[in-house]
Amino acid sequence: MSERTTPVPSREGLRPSEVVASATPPASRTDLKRLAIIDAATQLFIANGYDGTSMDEIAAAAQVSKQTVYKQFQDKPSLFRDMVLGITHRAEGIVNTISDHFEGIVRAQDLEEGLLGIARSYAGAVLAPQVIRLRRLVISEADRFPDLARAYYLHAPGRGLEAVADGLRLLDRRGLLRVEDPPVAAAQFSYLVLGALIDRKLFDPSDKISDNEIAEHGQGAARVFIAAYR
Amino acid sequence: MSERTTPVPSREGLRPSEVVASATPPASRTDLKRLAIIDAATQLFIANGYDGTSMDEIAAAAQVSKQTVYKQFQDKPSLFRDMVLGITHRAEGIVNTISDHFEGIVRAQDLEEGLLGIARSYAGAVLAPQVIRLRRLVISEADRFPDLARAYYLHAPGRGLEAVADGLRLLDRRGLLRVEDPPVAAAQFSYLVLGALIDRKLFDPSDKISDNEIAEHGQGAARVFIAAYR
Amino acid sequence: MSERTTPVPSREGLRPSEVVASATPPASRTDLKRLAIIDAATQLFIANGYDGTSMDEIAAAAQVSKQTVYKQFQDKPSLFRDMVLGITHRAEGIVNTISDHFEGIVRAQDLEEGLLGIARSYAGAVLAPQVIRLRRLVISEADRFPDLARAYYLHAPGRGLEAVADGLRLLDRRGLLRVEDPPVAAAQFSYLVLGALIDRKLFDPSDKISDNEIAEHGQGAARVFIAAYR
Amino acid sequence: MSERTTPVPSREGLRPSEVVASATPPASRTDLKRLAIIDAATQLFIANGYDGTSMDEIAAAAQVSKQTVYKQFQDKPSLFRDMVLGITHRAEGIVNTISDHFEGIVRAQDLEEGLLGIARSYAGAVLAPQVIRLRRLVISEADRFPDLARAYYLHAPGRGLEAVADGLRLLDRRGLLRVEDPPVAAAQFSYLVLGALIDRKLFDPSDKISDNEIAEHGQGAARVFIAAYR
DNA sequence: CATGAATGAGAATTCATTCAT
DNA sequence: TATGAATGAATTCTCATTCAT
Repeated sequence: MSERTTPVPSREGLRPSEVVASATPPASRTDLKRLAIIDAATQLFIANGYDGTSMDEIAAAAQVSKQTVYKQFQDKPSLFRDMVLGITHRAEGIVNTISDHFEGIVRAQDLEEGLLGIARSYAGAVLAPQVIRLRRLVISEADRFPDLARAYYLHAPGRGLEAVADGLRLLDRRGLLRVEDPPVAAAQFSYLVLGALIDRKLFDPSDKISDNEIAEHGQGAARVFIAAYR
Repeated sequence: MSERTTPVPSREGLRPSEVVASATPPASRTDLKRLAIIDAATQLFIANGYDGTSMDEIAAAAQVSKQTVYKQFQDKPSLFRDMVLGITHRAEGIVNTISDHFEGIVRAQDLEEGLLGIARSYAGAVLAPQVIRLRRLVISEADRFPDLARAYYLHAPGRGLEAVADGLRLLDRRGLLRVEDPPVAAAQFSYLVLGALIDRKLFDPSDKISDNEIAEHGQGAARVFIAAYR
Repeated sequence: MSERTTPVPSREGLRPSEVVASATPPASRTDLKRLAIIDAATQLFIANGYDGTSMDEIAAAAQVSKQTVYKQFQDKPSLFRDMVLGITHRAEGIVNTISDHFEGIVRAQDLEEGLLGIARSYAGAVLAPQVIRLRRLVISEADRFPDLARAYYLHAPGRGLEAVADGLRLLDRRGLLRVEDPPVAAAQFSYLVLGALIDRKLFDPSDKISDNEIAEHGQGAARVFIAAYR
Repeated sequence: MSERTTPVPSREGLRPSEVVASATPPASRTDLKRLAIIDAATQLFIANGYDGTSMDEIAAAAQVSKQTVYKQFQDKPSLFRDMVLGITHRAEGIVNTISDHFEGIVRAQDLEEGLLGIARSYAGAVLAPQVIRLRRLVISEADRFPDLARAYYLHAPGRGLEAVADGLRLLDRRGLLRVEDPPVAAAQFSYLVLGALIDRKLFDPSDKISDNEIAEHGQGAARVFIAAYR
């Protein structure tokens, strides 16, 4: 087995600002305030939900006056939207990780071990507390913000599924698996690995899922999947 | 193929009161009011969420004074809890349907067709609009009502998983499949069938999933599952 | 000259509630509160304008909780609308007075004196402080409440003009005047009498117009009108 | 009939700045900003009323910082006052037009036609949308700015009445009419022509008054007036 | 001198819950 | 026992005006 068979996701905690900040070299005073607001909003919305978070709290947490919040963001829905989309658009970390994994499989030719590695990274990224909370938040507000929920679904779970489908296509081409419909197979693999665990954490915020459990789930999923797709 | 290979789920719409009413033989005036309140609360909470529903609205919808609501239920959380638990405890419909299905498999000896039938019934029950809305509601309030979310998880998805596990145990005993760890296999089967679809409806309330799609998902799931468990 | 040549308008001060109250014999507690709110709203809106009056002030002035206000009236615009329409629909006082006057003219056969009497009553009614303030209020909010302004225009100035037109028709039939187009002539007479005075009071709330001035205006108007219409 | 019997009013749209600008020969940068502010304030106040216009909006519309606004004008009332008075002092257009008309009558010796021409010009000027809106605005704020309302009344309607009175005096001297009290007769003529129409537009901003209607009103007014004053 | 932020308050509206009647 | 009113606070948003930079 070569090195780099199990790369780790680059970031999971979703500390929001730094990334954006690093993308705007000058970072004027106004921009800094904007970031502080988005930061505060991120933490509060994710922790307390949409209705559970007041604009007053956000302004206080950002150490900014309420007026400044309203100058930067038209209203509460806008702020919420901007915050969710901001995070969502940076959810590409796992995608690269997954791609790397599949390339590792091709190099190392160890299918079961490789799929298990993918399962581990995948689960680690998706089950991270903040990520689950964000998922729950977006689901909670799917009625009020349907566009947002759709955008999130496409960018976050969607991109992951695409990455897996791409990987399976690769394995199919290399003769390691026989996958006729990669998107379908990708969904099967993903939910085999994650379905039960996501649900558990969605319903029970305090449920700590051990690495061991993740590994077992991954192993089971990998075996089933390999059995089905040679 | 014998009759009763594809039994239908007995109820999906979750019309709340009648069931409870049938459980209380006398049904005094007070009880009727209580039912009316629970009924109204069910519809409103599921439609508009916890914060989106006011006690005023519930009282009005139940054609009852607010004081009556507060006489029957200590406060808003209590009412919410009672309502969710009330529905949850009656989610057994699918369980019986699933059991029937597995017995049908044993009789008909047609594994793929049988598992497909289970997938259909299962999906029909779980993806019913009201059921998905309830799931979203419970997930949304998992932070505020952790006990409730746990109870729901155990009674609704949990009972379904148990029923599948029992069924798989039966198939294993009859030699139709080789299932070493029925609970794990049940989860794998369930999320293979439902995972992607639940997520889609969770994120997009307007997403109408056709019977065709359900059938395809079920077929794929059945094949993968059979391949893995012989 | 007979008696009853110069009847006085029955009411000008527009004390709002009593009238309505007298129309609702039972007057439940709720109704009384509603009246108190309308009363307070009438005075405050007329005194301070729409934006200048807060719902808090209205509730306080009505000795009622804010909730009660919002239970009786959907929102501030509704309350404003109800109050204006309520007053408007009771502006019929002048109409009867004017009709009586015209009948008096027919009986007394003194045209100039009769028209002067009409002018006096008319001016007295229209220039009453509260009436002018209401007119100013409705004009001020004509952009925000166009329907209301139209309704007011039709019911208040409109009904007055109709009454005058009817009276002129009568005089024409009796051969006292030759009026081919009564509505046009009515408008001419009305604005001859009132135009300048209304404008003065509209622009200068403190302008006290003496009975003498009104009489002079009326006399001038009557003479011009008689000269034009024989 | 000679030329110049029906001169047109020189300006109705009240495009604010240019005029003022032309009155300040140097036009420093500061002056230009002041003009931009007055311009913006004029449009916004007239469109949205006093309370409906915020200093923020004015600064934004004038492309100036809020501090600049406050450097040029003490506060919102001051700005409002300056703006209204600025416009008011330039309302002389109609005055000259009216004078010209009366001179035309003397030349052409056609009284009815001449008075009709005056009525047309007069109505055209006074009923112009912006003029009516300004009138409504000033009336609306008569309680808050009584001095302003008085000043406006003296300069705008007042100057018009004076011009008419002067004209009638001229006609009296030339023996075309017998007018004993020119101010009174001027008011009678003016409100005969304009009263009903102003009221209509005051109450219904959307009411479009056709040239035809204006002409009819003018004709009726001219006939009544001539009949009364020979 | 001019920009963005801050202040401090006030508006409309809604809510859960508790008194009186 | 049940109804309408009251309470008292919270929330979103806006405003006029004034500091700092």
